[in-house]
Amino acid sequence: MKKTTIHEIAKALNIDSSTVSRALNDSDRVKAKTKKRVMDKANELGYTRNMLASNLRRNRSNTIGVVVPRISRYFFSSTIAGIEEMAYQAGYNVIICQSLEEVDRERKIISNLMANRVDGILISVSMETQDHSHLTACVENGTPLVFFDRHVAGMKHTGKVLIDDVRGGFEATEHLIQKGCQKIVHLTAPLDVEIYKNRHEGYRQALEKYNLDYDKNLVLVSKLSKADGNRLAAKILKELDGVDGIFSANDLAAIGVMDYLKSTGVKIPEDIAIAGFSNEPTSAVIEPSLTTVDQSGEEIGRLACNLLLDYFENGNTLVNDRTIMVQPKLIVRDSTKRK
Amino acid sequence: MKKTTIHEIAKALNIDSSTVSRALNDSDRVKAKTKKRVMDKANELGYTRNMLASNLRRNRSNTIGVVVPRISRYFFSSTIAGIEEMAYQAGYNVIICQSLEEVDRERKIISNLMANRVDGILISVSMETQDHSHLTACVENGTPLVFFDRHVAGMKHTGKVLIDDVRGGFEATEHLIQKGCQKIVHLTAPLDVEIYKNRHEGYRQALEKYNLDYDKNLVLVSKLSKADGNRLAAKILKELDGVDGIFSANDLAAIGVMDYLKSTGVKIPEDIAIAGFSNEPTSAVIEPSLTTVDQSGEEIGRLACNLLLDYFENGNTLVNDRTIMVQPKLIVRDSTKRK
DNA sequence: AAATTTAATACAATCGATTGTATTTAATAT
DNA sequence: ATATTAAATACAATCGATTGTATTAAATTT
Repeated sequence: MKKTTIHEIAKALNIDSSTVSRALNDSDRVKAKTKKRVMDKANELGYTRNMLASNLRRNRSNTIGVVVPRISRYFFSSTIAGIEEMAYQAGYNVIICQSLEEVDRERKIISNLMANRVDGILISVSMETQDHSHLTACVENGTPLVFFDRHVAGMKHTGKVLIDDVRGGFEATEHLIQKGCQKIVHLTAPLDVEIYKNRHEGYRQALEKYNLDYDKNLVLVSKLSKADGNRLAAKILKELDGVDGIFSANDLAAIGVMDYLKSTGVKIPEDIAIAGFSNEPTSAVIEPSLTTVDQSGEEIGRLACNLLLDYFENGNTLVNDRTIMVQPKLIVRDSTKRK
Repeated sequence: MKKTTIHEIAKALNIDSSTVSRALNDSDRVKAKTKKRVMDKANELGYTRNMLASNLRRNRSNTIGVVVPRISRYFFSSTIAGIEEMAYQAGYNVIICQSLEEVDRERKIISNLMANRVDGILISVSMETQDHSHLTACVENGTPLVFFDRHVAGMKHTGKVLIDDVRGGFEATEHLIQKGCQKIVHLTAPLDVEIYKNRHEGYRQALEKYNLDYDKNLVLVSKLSKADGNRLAAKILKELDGVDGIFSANDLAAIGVMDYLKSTGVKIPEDIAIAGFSNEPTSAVIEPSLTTVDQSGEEIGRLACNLLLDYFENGNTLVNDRTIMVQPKLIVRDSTKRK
């Protein structure tokens, strides 16, 4: 299907295509009357600007690339919603990609986004990501990069929108302690992922503040899936004695734990109190409802996107490694409600 | 930041850029040795193909546009995940847009996607969408269109991936009847939206089959938000007498209803049994867990994307108005578990 | 009315890759 | 060794819009 071009409009009006282009872009080098003639003819012929051509010429794509581990995870889908919202307002398109937690895929995605000359990339890195060469290559190539949530520590010339995970971990743990817990298990993912490292650090600091021993046997590492939660709950009951609190680095695993504990008759929160992290929609609804740390995905998405848009306009913020720290909020619910 | 082009590779090797282009595309018009030299030089110079230029020349964008009402709704985010998965495998990018249920926005989005010359569009239309001119324009313009879930009935030359909503509505209602419900309220959204019309039709057919009267006072129309569920539950208790079953056209409203009923001491399912539609993750977790109709988002996304990809390859399926009907599955849970 | 300034438009190159045709080089047949 | 065919590469136009410079037309000044 052949689409109308500015050249056809030009020919129809017997003027030059450069004038048509300027008319359509509302340049003041074209007089009002001509603009109107061009607009009318454009409508008549059903013209829509070919952005591929426009972008090529202007050497920008008007597009932002977004990379998340998994689109369907609530936190990420709400982040995306926030990003899209901001980008839309600013006239940008958003290409969404999911790494599915695989670095190889992440690598390919980045190179694809670069080939498509996206104006910038927003990324929450995969759990597997240890080698960051694809990301540094990106920056060296001049594509601005903004991390949100899962980031790479110490990477220069990038923006970051992070949740204060240390604080979140601290507050959740402190809350458990204040509710009387003395032996608190921490469920986490590999500690070389920044966010988990930090939540763990918050956990440690809280124990320290209240003079509780840090016992590394109480720190259980997994992928934090619901099944992991199930499995680890069984392990806790069988192998660890006297555990009275669990702080899980995400809600999913916490819910897995709760399911298992409920099925075995353990009382929550009386026997074991539980706190999660993320505030998944499910957590408000499960019984007992789950105490958790809220991190507003939409807000983080908006902030990350704004950081990038700001860079497009002013151009000097990212090179200063701007980091925006979002304060998480402890949501106290029934899973820790002891008097 | 200046990026390497094929011309620079060509100059460095003292050959023509057309040969470089062919070498990079593995054309058999270039001999193996030359290909190797080109590849090596490309790596050396850090070349990445400019897809903007390539796409312009080849008059395609390698991109699929996706329009959903709201990204963060679980059903849609899982659809997107399915779409992205398929598109990625086939080497396509996915531009995601959310209409936020506003037609105006939907209209702008479509025109933007066309300007970006996406190769095809996958859309689940907004609730507001009554005037379809922007969609027909799209088709007339030669951009293939595939609807999923929320579609426009009778639109020619488009593909459709639909859930058999009539059947889903029927099964949910029949199940309530078999559980002894005699006076069943149906919560729905405006009936000019196809999916709601069809779920309602299933409801009606089930009543008919079991010789129950269809009473239009029992059909409550709203936007099906959680708040709507709350409000309508109050209304049901106050204004309608003897209601013993509720079939809600989505889970969200059903959950709103449950919250309200639980707070007023109404027993679920003993006093009122409840069935929803969509199988949101929350529904498995709420207490009592919610009986609902499952529609696998990922599956629908994959099917819709495949329909489009198939059209790209074979080119003659959409004009036959291919419709793929996905069978929903009733998930029986505690909210209807009477003996 | 001629000279100068300004407004409006036309010309032509360009963005980076692709592709049909032409040319050169190498391989095979006579 | 020459003619014929095939392989490899070069040339040049093109995709559709943008933009710096040149030109023409109109407006203003002297």
